[in-house]
Amino acid sequence: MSSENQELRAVGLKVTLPRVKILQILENSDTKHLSAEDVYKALIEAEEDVGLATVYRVLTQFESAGLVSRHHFEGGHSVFELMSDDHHDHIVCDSCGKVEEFFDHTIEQQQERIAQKFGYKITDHSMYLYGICAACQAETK
Amino acid sequence: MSSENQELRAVGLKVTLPRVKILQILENSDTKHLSAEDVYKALIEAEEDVGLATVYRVLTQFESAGLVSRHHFEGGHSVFELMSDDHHDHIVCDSCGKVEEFFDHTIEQQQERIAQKFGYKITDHSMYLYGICAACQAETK
DNA sequence: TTTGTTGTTGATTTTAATTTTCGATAACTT
DNA sequence: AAGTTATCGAAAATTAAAATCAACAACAAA
Repeated sequence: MSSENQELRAVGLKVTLPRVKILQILENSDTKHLSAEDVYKALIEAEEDVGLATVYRVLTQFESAGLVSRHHFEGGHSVFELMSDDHHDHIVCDSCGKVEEFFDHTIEQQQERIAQKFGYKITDHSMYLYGICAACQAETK
Repeated sequence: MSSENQELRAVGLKVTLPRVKILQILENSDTKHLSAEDVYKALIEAEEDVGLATVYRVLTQFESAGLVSRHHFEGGHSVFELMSDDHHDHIVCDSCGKVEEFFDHTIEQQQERIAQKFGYKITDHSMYLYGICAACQAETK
């Protein structure tokens, strides 16, 4: 039995072809952040006959199940990323759209302190740095 | 001449009734973050006959002009906030939706360091902490 | 202050992302 | 294998936001 099957069962989702395929796409993609459209295109390419509505449905189910997390980058629409236990933040290139990830202990600690100061019990946080990456800086020279 | 008029001229926007009214609404609102719909509702209440399309247009113009900044809180759609020269980040209550602001020097510094490490030239950043505020924590007890 | 030019407006249409609906179908149970 | 129930795909519906366009208002010049 494939590992995808187990993962789906583990979170209480029935094992269906669309769900398995979408999970595989997320796992095998080299870009970590995929929009619903991206996933749909990947399905088309793989000659899998899965409707766009199903993609949206399944991604939302995956989110509720804690398999993926949904991000709203600047500009609005959702991108999805496989959940992993290693938390990280994002740095995005305004020019080419590249997204890199980082983890910074100092920042994490500081966030905790701030939350305490305000009396909040933190459930989540997001941090995005926007800028021009080295490659794009070189280009415009 | 009203201060709104001056502000508009200062950023090179022609002084018109919709723009003045919308600016006033942003300035006088007790919630700092307003969606286009929020602004529109406020206009209706003030019996100002301004179309929704104009609200979107004006808010976008205000953004380009640097009068307001646009945020994409979790859940998608845009909210606008009057620009002020004091930069700050946000802490949002998942339960009641309250938004508070903070500025933390350590975090700002650290972001700069991270950007350097990745070779990015930072243009902007956003940071959101999500959690349950003190009041809401008390309620569920 | 009238007039002319140009930018702005409101109503409506359009777009794009996402969600819902619903009959057909596939997954798990017995 | 058969029944129950969730899931699916296609298409329609919804939503936020942007674009269109003729009527109109702001500012400048006469």
